[in-house]
Amino acid sequence: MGEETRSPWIRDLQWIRAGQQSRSRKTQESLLESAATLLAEKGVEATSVADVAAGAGCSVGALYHHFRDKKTLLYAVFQRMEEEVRATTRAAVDPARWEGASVGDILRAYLEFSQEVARERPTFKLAGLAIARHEAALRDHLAEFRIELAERLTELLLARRSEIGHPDPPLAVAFVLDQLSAMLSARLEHGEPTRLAARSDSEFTREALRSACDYLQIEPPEPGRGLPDPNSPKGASR
Amino acid sequence: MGEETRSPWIRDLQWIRAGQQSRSRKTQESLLESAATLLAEKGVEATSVADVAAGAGCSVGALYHHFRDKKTLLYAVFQRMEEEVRATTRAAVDPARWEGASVGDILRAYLEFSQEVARERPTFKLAGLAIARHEAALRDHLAEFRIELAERLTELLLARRSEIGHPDPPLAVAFVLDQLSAMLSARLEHGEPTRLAARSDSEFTREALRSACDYLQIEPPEPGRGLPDPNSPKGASR
DNA sequence: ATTATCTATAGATCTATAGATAATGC
DNA sequence: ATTATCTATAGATCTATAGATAATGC
Repeated sequence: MGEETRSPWIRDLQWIRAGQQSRSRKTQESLLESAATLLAEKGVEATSVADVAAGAGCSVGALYHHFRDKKTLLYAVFQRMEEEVRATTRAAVDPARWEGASVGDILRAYLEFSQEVARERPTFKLAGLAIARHEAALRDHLAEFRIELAERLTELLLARRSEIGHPDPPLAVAFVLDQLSAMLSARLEHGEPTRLAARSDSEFTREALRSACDYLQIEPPEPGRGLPDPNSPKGASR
Repeated sequence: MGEETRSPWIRDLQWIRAGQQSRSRKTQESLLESAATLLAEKGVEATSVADVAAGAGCSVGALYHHFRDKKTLLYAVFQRMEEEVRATTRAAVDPARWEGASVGDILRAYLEFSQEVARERPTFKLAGLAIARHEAALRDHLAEFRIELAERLTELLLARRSEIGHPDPPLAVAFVLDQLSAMLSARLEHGEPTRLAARSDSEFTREALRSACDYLQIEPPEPGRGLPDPNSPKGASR
């Protein structure tokens, strides 16, 4: 395992015993799945280690053989969620991918990509959010990640500021990103009683895009252009 | 006691002993304040009845003299928050108040009013939200309240649909209300890392309003109208 | 021989109650 | 005499560990 790539926020907690038998790996996997399911459903405090073990079909003792304590288990679940999200997201904001794309193209992709990721593995995503709500260090870590993502997006958009008719492009871009992220959170994470909850994703995307374009005063993107697949990067040469 | 105005969702839990001595009332008040503070700070599960009693300067026994159990205490705190919010909000969406107001006037007032309420008594509001997150019945109750509020606002706005240039006014109004409520939640409740967090309330209001007006295709409101409002941003741009 | 798992339980909370004691108001 | 409060503790969790037992791979 590449131990040097370990994030600093997890340094002290990494005592996930790497099993040497094949059943060990299976048990560990079951524990993570069970934990993610229960955490997404009931939150951190309502999920006991006994529940997790039962859900994984093993004993509490086995759980503690793999994870030093409950906190370490939480961090492991969070880390898995993070790895899944981070890899795809990092690739998605690579400037090279967006050569020739307009502001509208980028916003549309942001909307579609966010919805796709959230619907893909809802359990781990929701579990990660539940854990972040409970663990201050992870909450901060997640906030940093989101800030970084917003900065990359801001750069992409401000590189196209000539398209923007709004008198104060930096402010307008900041506002639009806050706006879209707030709506996506409400729709995908909090499950708040939104009036649009019953509407389809594509209708939601269309109106959100329309709103953003009107506000920024840009041309709406061509309807044909969709989300580029983040798993097949454009510059696949070398 | 012939109190039949009691909400059904609290029916079974209402055993808040009405004190007959003056010190009783003081203790009860201290307990509610202490509970609200701790709940807003740490959430439901991390707040023990012992903490609440200590914060109120009395014993656990005294707490249980006033409230049948922890759940009843939570409901009482929630109910207090709700009463504070509901009274003012109900008055605010009274159609009579808005005769002669434009769509923009109403949206501006909604934004300013929401921010004012949230800043007014942040402790009880946050405590109420923390409790709602934990108690399913209260979560549903709060959702209903928000839906009702959104319906009233929708009626107010659709009564002025002739002002709206967007081709589908019902959809557009639903979208705008979701959009504003999502942004307000992110800004006032979740404390998420928004790029606009550092910006003033008036700047936030101005841009949110601008965005909504552009999208709905309505005239922006004149800067003085709507809510009896102390800090109206006077045409701030260049 | 080592690794993984299980059972049983200690120790730390936390909620809620019982019984004793203090303050209040008729 | 009644109401309010306090102290002490029972009973219900939950986390984490110790020691016994089962499975694996050299």
